[in-house]
Amino acid sequence: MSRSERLLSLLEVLRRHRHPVSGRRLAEETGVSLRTLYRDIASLQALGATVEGEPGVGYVLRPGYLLPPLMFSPEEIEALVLGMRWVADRADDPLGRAARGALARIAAGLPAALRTDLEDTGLLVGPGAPRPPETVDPALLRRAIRAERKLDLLYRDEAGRETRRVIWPFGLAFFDQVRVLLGWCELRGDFRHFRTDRILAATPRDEGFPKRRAALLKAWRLREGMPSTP
Amino acid sequence: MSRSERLLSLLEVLRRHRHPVSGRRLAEETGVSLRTLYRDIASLQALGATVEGEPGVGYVLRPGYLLPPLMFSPEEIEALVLGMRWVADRADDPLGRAARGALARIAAGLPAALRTDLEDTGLLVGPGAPRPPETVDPALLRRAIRAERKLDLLYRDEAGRETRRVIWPFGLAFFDQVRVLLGWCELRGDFRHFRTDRILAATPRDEGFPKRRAALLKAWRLREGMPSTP
DNA sequence: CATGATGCTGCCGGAATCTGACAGCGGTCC
DNA sequence: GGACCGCTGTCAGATTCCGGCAGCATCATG
Repeated sequence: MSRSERLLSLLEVLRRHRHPVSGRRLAEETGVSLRTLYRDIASLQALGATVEGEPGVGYVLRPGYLLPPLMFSPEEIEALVLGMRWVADRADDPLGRAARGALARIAAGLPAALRTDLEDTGLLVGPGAPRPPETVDPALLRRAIRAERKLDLLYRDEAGRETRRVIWPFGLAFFDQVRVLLGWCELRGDFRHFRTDRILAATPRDEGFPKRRAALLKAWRLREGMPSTP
Repeated sequence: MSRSERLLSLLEVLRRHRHPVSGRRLAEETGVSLRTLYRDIASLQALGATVEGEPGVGYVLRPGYLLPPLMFSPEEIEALVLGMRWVADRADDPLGRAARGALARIAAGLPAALRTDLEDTGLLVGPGAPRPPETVDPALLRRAIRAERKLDLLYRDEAGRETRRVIWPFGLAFFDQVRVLLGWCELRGDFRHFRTDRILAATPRDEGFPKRRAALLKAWRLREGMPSTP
């Protein structure tokens, strides 16, 4: 591996990590000593990369890239196609259409050889188990989450009891058989989750929630002891 | 100017020229001798850049090395993130890493507002049911499919009987709890599918199959009465 | 607050790579 | 056919790179 290849590889590694990554880890991934890694970082910085390092924390690549990203690898194409096929099969229709649209956009930008890879991918999504019917349109829920709008919910729990409540919806979790809306519940003053097949009605308010969705998600994750998303 | 800086500069010069440009011209623009310019071109090619040179004509950078700018709608971003999260969670590690890599590439090319959307998406993938352990590495199976290589399989069926067979693997189907390898079986002279958790061993041959993977997939789909993939 | 983890920089000797000049071969275009 | 062009090998000298070592500073955590 030439030095230039290594620098390029280092840039790609940095792009992939979402959290600070230690110099030692980067040195292992690029196959050099820690001292050389420091030099490589300095070289990337000299090339204009916005790499920042903090003692005790690690390195992070900030926006402001010196080079457009390199083209997808064949395996990355496979991951994209498989993922979009799953979304098209398992999510609501508008989201499924968006998945197809995204894939078409990607295909349009590919060189011929990779476009063939994309069209011919041998990774398929098999049919899932039947899912309980939903009254409320998942697209409406997704829009409320994205826009950070409070929702008026009519919910029927496991025992058949119906309740009305106002929630701050911050996430929609896809399980194999059900979808679950995650929210902060004003009625209970706590985090709650709601199976979408048990939501009888959902009306978005014009009113936004007083906390950012990302912060709620983070707090919920901490509360639930869940790892960070990739 | 370091060599890396010069290579980057050369790549930018190539991107800027719409018509073939001579080595002499490029040498002047980068401040090196013609011999060194030839070496620099070779280095860029070693880095994967699609630079082509013709005697009497000059050099041209073909599309396919760098990812072109891709613009997605917010819903398309959600579809991409959800799909990549699912792949990262449900596929084998190398494919999961590729999903993360693909998403990082897409993120790298987005304007700040859409990048924020991508990082903050409220669509999550919940944990799946436990899956029976697999002896054979799915990545090996994916590679054989992609490369259209015959596989020697040792398979144990539902009743516990072991058989050896040579197959032409053309697909890998992801169900909620199992993965299924699709192939044409030389032993049975017909299409067969194999649960990956029942594959005891799989050895790729150097030998390719006599039919294209895409054609086999199409025929299998017709046979199974399945709709075409998006 | 102490400690471990981390980033950072300089120095050194030896190894590796790079450079320009020169030589020579073959292809394209007008 | 001639001008222009890409391409490759060789060489001596110049330049850069590498890992190990030393030492300093900062951050996060128990």
